[in-house]
Amino acid sequence: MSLNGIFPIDRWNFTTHSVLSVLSEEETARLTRHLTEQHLFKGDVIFREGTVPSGIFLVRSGRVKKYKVDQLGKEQIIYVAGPGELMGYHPVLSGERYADSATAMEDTMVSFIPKEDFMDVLSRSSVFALRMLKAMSHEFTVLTNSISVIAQRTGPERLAIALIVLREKFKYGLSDNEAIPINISRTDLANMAGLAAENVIRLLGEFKAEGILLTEGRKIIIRDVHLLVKRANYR
Amino acid sequence: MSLNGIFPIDRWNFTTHSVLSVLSEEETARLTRHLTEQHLFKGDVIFREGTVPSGIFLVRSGRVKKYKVDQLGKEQIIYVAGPGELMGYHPVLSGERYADSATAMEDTMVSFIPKEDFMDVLSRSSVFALRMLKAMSHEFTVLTNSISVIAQRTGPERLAIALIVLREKFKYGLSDNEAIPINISRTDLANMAGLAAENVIRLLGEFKAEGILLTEGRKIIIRDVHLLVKRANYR
DNA sequence: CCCAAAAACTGATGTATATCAGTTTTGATA
DNA sequence: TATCAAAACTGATATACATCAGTTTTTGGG
Repeated sequence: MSLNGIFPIDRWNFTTHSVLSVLSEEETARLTRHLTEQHLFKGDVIFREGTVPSGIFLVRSGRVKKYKVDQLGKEQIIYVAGPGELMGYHPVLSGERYADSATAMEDTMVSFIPKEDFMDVLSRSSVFALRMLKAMSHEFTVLTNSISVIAQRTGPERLAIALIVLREKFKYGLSDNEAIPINISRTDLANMAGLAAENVIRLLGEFKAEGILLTEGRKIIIRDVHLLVKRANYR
Repeated sequence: MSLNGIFPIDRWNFTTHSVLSVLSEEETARLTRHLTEQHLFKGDVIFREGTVPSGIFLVRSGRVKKYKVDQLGKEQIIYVAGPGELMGYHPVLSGERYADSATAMEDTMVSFIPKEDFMDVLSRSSVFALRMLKAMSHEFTVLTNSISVIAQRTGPERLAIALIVLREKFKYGLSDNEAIPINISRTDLANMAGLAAENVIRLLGEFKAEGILLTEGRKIIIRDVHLLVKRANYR
């Protein structure tokens, strides 16, 4: 069963995970010349919509939400980034301001690379530029899928899809047969699925009754991925 | 009043409009070596979701809708491309299949460039690659905005925003003080705003009564852009 | 210029999901 | 380990928008 192309799930070989692997030692040295590490606590803002970028971020550990805030202060989560993913390079490349904000969903480590070093290596290595184009094109597929999910799926389907995506994001570092605890607030889940938090809670109750998942306090553990995919109405 | 960043409107200097201008004469020759022209009639499909791309398209004249179809056959229009815009290069760059379909909304001329020539010039010219990265990054801003529009705005707001975007797309080739007739079916408009066609019709009636627009048969002409922007709830 | 088919339009009704107003549970902190 | 504020949860009600079942208008081919 291939979920790729249907659900906005990333595969290693397409994403920003592996973009840095095409660099030579010299190029890597150039890129990481002024690299700094940052430890972020849950809720810390990494960048904010409308501000000017000064560099790019590489997630080392933890999970980061990317979102836009509407007039009433409600967040729409656009993407969840995990370990190995590059963040915040779009506005550096286009010379625009951040189109969205990024906040740590849990304790998180990120590396910061000044935009000058990023652009320097990018203009020296056409292999790196092509690799970035590939990664961005794949991200496009993911975003395009997100649009059709938000516009065309029902509430329960969107929640099921959000849980499938989150399960992948929280898989990192766990052995294959280990349970994957999805550690997310009901509000964040609601802002990801485009639902009211109250309805997310009601639907999680239904999913639990159907044997799809179980909850341990705020943590969600998927018991039956097949049933969940069915709930997402995937054919 | 700057709509950019709020509404998914393209500006010439960011989009694929001008990407080809960075090429040298020799590079342009390489790119257009096997270029072919195609005349398309209203309703003709240019590429279809799930198929393998063999090249990229440059819109010469007309308007093209990019959309995804759900299980019930309903279209969600993701983007409308006009003259000067490059199309269908994402799956060429990522090595994936088309994530969406493209259909001519009116009589349209497109140029086709085989993927081999596109990739050849891309790997030879790092300036071109950087220019493509810039254009794609901007497209990202546009798509990100689309997501928040679809998820966070009300029906009337989404319709107003769709009309603002369409007005820009249909501006091409007209003098500044000329009226811009938006030639689009109510169904396409509904699929763009994520509404039922019946409600689009009702809302267009309201907008007409408010003096925002007038209709000539199927054509829509915006009378007061300021009122329309207000209806879109832009501060 | 006519004609049939498609698109535009209208009003009545249905429903998914938000909102509101609470109570209960959880987990961080002291 | 006791505390309490925040988060999770529950039920009642409201509403935006879709759906359905028509009628009228438009449009493009013959």
